[in-house]
Amino acid sequence: MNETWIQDPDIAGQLEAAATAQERFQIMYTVLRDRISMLVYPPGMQLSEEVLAGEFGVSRSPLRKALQILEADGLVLSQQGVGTLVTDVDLDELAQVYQLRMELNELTGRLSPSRADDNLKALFGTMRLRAESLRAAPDRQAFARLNIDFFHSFQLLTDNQPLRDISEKLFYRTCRIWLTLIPDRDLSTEVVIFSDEILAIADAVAVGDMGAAAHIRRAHLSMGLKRLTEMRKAECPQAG
Amino acid sequence: MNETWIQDPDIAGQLEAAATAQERFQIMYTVLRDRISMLVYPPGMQLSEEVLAGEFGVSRSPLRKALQILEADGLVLSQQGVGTLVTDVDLDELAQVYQLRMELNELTGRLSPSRADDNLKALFGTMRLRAESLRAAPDRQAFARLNIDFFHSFQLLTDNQPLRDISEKLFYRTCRIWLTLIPDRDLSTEVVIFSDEILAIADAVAVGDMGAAAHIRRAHLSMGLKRLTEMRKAECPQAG
DNA sequence: TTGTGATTATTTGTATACAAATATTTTTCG
DNA sequence: CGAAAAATATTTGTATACAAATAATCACAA
Repeated sequence: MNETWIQDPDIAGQLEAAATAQERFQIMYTVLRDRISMLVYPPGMQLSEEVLAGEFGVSRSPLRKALQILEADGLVLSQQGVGTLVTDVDLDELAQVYQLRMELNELTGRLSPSRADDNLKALFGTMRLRAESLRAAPDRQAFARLNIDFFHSFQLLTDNQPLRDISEKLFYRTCRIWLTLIPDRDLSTEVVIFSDEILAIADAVAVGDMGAAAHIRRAHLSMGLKRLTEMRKAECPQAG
Repeated sequence: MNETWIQDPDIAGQLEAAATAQERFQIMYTVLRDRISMLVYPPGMQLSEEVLAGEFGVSRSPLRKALQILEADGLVLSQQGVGTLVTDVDLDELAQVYQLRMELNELTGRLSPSRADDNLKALFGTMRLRAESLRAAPDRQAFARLNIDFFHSFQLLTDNQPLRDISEKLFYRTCRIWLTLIPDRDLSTEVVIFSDEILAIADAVAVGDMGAAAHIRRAHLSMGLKRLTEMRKAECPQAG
């Protein structure tokens, strides 16, 4: 687990600097969720409370709160005497989540769409640059990172807070499936598809058409699910 | 807090009988959520960890897990040195949640609708009877209880589990608003409206038309939000 | 009387020791 | 040697003491 210290040099320092318990919780929760999503902790991996508490410079008590919320999110599963294991994403769950996300994304364009102010347009401009950069040099980690960051940008297209909260839970529940399933030989193909999606949505946001952005996103989610299903079949043909 | 012991004579016994930690958590979480929803713990009330742990016959540690999940659900708010307070439902949040629930209920009829088997029809038959019974003798507690139970019955109309999970979180986030806002003089009116909704939806389920059931539900949610908004205005006219 | 500062009490947050459950290893017996 | 059983180790769950933050109280002076 030493690599993670190198990637994130000083979580313990951040935690010490945090003023309130809520801030400390937020840091630990976010860091752990990010590591799970980026496959630093791949599905099936055991997360030791003692080791994590040691790395974060806290006792097991506050760390356990973060793990318990992650368990409620469906990202880990704790069992007495066994351990806390990162969950796997099965195909049925994936399909149901994606079906729901498709519908929710349509709502993003319809329910309380946010105004396309300059900040928002600038943000999507940055996304566009990152997409082009990734396209020029495909990379698994950068792909996953952009996937997460673009999701959060997209979230800003609605002002309906419950919708944002729910969309976020659903997104993190399955987003690591891409890193899990994409074979190296298909990476550049997927990067091209994804960057095209970002460019198209950035165009829609640039002209202030949130509904169009949402429909583009929905279409890509639909096609993405289809491709993921194919990848899964290719990986273990017996699973039907 | 002695009244609650009388209502639920032996939570401690149930907890002792539970085999696993997960079962114990589920019991505590469900009991607390139900008490908040039924206004046994009204908004603003302080929940003492020590008192609750004493009532449940456990230490603060496992109790805190239940409270922490309830905090993630938005039903309570814990603050060091202050206490754990039951949250209030404000009007903006209510409107956003209801908007979202309206759309989700439409999905209930469209996404993986469940088959109308005999068990389901029997369940909605029971709901019909309870609605008629409530109509004959309007009562606040019975109204709130039927509201909760009917919600759970309605959940069975879809097989999409993530949709169920999300709908449940949203429902419990605001359902106590009815008990909070309905003045006694309007109770019988609301009971009639609600029982009409149940009868109509039960009819739709009886003929196996889940889509129709969902649309009826959606329409009633929309009208319900409108009435709640009026009640709120009537209660504190200055709030605009 | 009133306001202000100090003190005390109350409550959640954290650390830690121990219990309970499971997994692993070792032993024992056929 | 193999299998079953016992012992050991590991890990999360629980209880509890203490720390930190806030609220409430009290004393005292203007």
